[in-house]
Amino acid sequence: MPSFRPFTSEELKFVSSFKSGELVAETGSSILMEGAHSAHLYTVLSGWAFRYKTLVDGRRQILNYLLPGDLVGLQGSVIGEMDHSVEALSPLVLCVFQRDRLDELFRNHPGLGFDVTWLAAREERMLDEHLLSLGRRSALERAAYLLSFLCERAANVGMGGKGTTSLPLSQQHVADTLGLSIVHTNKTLRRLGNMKLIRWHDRSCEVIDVAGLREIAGWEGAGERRRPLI
Amino acid sequence: MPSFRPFTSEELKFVSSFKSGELVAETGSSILMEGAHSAHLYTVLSGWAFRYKTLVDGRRQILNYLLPGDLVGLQGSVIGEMDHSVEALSPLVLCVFQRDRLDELFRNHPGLGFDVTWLAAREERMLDEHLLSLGRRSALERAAYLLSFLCERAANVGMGGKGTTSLPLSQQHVADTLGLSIVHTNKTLRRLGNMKLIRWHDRSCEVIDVAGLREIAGWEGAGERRRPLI
DNA sequence: CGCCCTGTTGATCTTTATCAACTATCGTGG
DNA sequence: CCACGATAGTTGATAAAGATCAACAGGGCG
Repeated sequence: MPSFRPFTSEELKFVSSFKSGELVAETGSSILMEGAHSAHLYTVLSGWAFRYKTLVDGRRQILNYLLPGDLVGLQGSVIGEMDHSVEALSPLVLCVFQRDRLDELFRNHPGLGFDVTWLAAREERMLDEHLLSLGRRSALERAAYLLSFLCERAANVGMGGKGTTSLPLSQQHVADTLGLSIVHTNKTLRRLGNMKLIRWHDRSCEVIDVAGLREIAGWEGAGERRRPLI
Repeated sequence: MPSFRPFTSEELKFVSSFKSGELVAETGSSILMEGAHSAHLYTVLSGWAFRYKTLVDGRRQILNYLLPGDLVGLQGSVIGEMDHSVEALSPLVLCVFQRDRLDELFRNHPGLGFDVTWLAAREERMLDEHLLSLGRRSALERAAYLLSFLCERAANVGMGGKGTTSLPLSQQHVADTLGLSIVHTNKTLRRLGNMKLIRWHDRSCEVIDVAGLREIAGWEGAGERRRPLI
């Protein structure tokens, strides 16, 4: 069952009519907030963002990152209410879909409906791996996993540099993803730096040796090649 | 957009033709293994199970629990390979679907296709909350969250007792879900026991005060009422 | 200039892991 | 019948990982 296939002309026609506009957001701006009803459905056209949840006292957990091609707001569109927030990590361009036509998509374009499910299953896999990381990997392993994971994702959408890749993150983002304090995160990243696997610049991480990171993490990569793009 | 609706007679006819049999499993038996290709697609008819991943050195992380009505093996069916394993927590009955007819489901029964996506989005929500738990809650909060979470899920499928609910888990399962050592898990559960919120029996947890657990966890519950059942 | 944000580092405290020893229960084979 | 090992749970002592506190450096920007 191939996950990536060329769109039929019918599908292309529908997809372009399905779009209702574009949304441009600056670094740090909120795209969607937890609890919002009638959330829109988007895809990322360019840029980086992340999804997160917070506890009442302010502790924040980053759940996953959003890169070009990713759906944003599917939970809200399907279930009716967002239970997480989304924020831009870089200048971001989103394609806005008409949420109330999602049932039309399933009705008239089953291939696209399948693609949406495929994307949801893919998100589930990433969350599974993140859970394994938070639950059972050490701080160093977690950091190595996260950075190699983001590197692979960037490479999959053509955002990897030749040789090294730059990730637009602050150490606070890394800490909130790994479930660590910011101080300990700093010391852990420093260790990776001392091993010549990464170099930290202001609000960005240059990954020098992805294979080295993967080895520390004990992670083989998701090995994703082809995927549907809505 | 209602998430639960009566099936049309067409859908009912398809769903029953879609089934290819039942699978009965004993407590502790493996249903699906990581890496399996051409995995089947199932739903749980009765009993409890859990999904998990392991690192090469054996560290195990439980990702989520499976109760009646849950889909099993969707990732494998949609993407083509399982990346986690599934094991029965109690005597378990599964309904086996014909995986190769999944595209037919999307093509001819868009409402059912939407329901599958709805279930995937729901799984995503649960994983989001688990991530928040592992990343940002303390051991006591995590344990309280897990037990109240399982209690709510049991109640949603009519498996809650009147007053108290019994969860068929060992402390090892709890430890592997919370990302804690078994010794620390034991001490943490003991604290919940001393607060009269739970009572631990042999390989099962009796939840006495769900509201108390939720308060400790700082969790309001998923508040799920209606859902599609395939 | 001064302030805020990001990153850095050392000292100390807390949480959680590890180690070890012990109890109770259950099923199996002698 | 008992001895045996295997599985679950319990508890205290100690070690390690990570959190918290505090102080400081550099850059950007009002």
